[in-house]
Amino acid sequence: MAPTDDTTPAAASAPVDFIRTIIDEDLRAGKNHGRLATRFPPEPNGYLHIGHAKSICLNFGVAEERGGTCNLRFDDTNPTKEDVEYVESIKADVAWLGFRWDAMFYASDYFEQIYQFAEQLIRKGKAYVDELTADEIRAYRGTLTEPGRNSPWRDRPAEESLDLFRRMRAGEFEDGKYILRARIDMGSPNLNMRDPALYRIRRAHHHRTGDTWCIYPMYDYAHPLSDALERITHSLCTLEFEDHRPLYDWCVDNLIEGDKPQQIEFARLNLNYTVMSKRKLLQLVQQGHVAGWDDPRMPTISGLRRRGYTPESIRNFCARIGVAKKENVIDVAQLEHSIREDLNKRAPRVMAVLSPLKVVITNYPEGRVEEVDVINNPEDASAGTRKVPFSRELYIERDDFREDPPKKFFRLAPGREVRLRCAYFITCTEVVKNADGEVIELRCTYDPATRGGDAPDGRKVKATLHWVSASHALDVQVRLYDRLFNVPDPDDVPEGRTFIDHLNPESLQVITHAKAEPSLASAKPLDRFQFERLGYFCVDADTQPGALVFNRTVSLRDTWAKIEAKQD
RNA sequence: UGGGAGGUCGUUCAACGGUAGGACAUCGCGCUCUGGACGCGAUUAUUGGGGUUCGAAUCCCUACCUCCCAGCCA
Repeated sequence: MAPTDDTTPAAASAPVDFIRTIIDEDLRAGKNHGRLATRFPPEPNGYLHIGHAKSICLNFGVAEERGGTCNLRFDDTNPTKEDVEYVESIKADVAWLGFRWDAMFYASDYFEQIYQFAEQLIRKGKAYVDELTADEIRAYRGTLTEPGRNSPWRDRPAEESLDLFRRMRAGEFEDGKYILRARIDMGSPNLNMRDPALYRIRRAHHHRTGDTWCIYPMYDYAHPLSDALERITHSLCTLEFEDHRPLYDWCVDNLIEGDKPQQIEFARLNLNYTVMSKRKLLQLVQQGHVAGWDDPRMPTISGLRRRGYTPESIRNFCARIGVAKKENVIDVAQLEHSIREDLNKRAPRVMAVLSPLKVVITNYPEGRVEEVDVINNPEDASAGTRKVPFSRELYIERDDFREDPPKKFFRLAPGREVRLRCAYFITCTEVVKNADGEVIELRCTYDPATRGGDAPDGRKVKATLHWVSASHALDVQVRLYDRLFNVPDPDDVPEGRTFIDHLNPESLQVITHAKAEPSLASAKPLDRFQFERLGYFCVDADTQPGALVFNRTVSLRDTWAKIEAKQD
C-alpha cells in the first residue's frame, strides 16, 4: 500500500457525520467519564426494515469504531402489539447484518425499577393519578395553538396518588379507570409537556412478563430511564422524537444521578418506490399483497436477505447514504448499486436461459458432447474455470435473436455470426417458424476452429451470447421481481385512495421452465450467482430437491435495453 | 394562526469565514469473450432579498418553502 500522511488509519476516509462529530467532542472532553455507550431499541411489533439498518449501522457502527459498547434493547412497553416472533426475527436480522450486541435487554427487565421511579415522582409531587377519561384528557389537552387546562385531580395529595397508584398496580381497577400523569405544564407550547401519561392500566399478557403486570409505562417515560439504567451515553433516535427531548430530559433530570444520557435525533431513511412504515408493511402482509414479511419484494431485512442482498452491501449502502437531519428520499438505484458492486466481485458466473429458443448446430455431430472450460468469475482469477457441456442442440435467449435486427442490435440474426460464450462462433443459417409465424428454432453452423471462443484468423464478432446445452439443461423456476409500487412515492395519493392503489401488479413474474447449466444442480438456498448477461440470482428457500427456485436479486445494467427504449 | 426542526447538483452526503467536492443517476467516449465490470470525460447546486467582511453555503436580519407534534402507540 502506498504510504499516506495519515497516521491514524482508523480515521482514514471514515465518513464523519454530525453525530460522530458530537460523540468525538464528548469523548475528547471526557464527558461520561470517557465512556461511549449506544443502543439499538426496536419495539418487537414487526420485522426490521432497511430503515432500521441505517439505525443499526449507526449505533453499532459508532460504538465499534470508537471503542464503545452497543446494546440491543427491546422496547416492549406495549404488550398488545408485541410478540416473541418479532424479537426472534430482530435478533436474527441484527446478527445477520454482522453486528454483535454487548448486552441484550428488554425494557420489561426494568419494569420494577421504572415503577419505583414513578413512586418517587409521586412523592416529589411530580406525578399524580388522574381519573379523567381518555376523551376528557384529550379535551383538557388544548390544541396546537391553545393551552390545555389542569385536570381537577392534578392537585390530589401525593399520599392519595401513591395509594391509588399502588392499587392500580395491584389490579384493583379496570383498564382506563386511572392513569398516572407527570405534573409538568398544561400551558406548555410543547404538547408533550402537558402532563403526559406515564402509566396506563392495561390488562394484557406480556410476551415476557406474562401477567405479572397490569400497568405498563409509556415510551416517553420508560425509554429515558431504560437508557439511564443501561448507562447509555448517546441515545440516537429519529427526528419525530425531537419534540420529546424536553420530556426525555425531564425524566432523567428528576430521577437520575450521575451521567445522563443525551438524546440526538437524525433523519430516518426513506426509499422511493416502497413504503417503510411497519404499519403499512404489516398491512401488505396481512392483506396478502405479498407472501410474508420476508417476501423478496419487501424492504425488510429478511426480504432483502431472501432476495439475495448481502450484509456487506447493506452496510455499504448505509455508509454511503450518510446521516443528517434533513428529510431525505434515497433513490432505490443507490441500493441496487450497492448489491451489484458487491456481487460483481464475489458471485460465481453461470449460464441460464430465461426464455429459451432452440438452436440446432447443423454441422455438429449428432450425439457428440464436449466439455468446454468456462470462466467462473472474470473479476476474480482465483475462482478458476468449470466444465460446461456443449452439444448439437442448445438453448439461447429468445431476446438474443431478431429476424429483422434494428440498428445497434449486435446479437444473432439471419446470416450473422456471434460467439457462444467460451464455446464457438456460430452463424445463423435458417429460421424455423410454426404455423402462427412464431420463431421456434434456429439452425446454425459452427466453426470448429473457434473452440474456446477465439478465432485463429483474428476475425471478430460483435456479440457474445450465453447458452445451455438442451439435453443437459436443468429445468428451474426463476422469479423476477420489479418494484413493489409503480410510483416513486406510494403515500402520495388523492383523496379516498391509499398506497395500496399504487401496488405494481407486475412486481412478480414467475418463469417456470427456465434452462440452467447442470453445475447448478447442487445449489443450496441463499447461494448467489450471476446468470451471465442477465443479473444476480439467489436460490430461494422454496427450492426442493430437483426443483430449483431462483430469485432475481437485481438485473445487470442493461445498455441495450436503454438504446432500445430510446428507439421506440 | 402555538412549538420544534430543516432548506447545497436530478438524488444523497460533504465543505464548519478562504478554489462548492464525492457517491448514485443521466449523457458521451474508450476498453471488453457478459451491450456486465472497468477507465476517461461531460452536464447540473448553495431557496429569495438585504446586511457584516478583503472574502459568506458558512455569521446577522428578513421573507418564503418543507417536515414533525393535539395516542392511555413507539
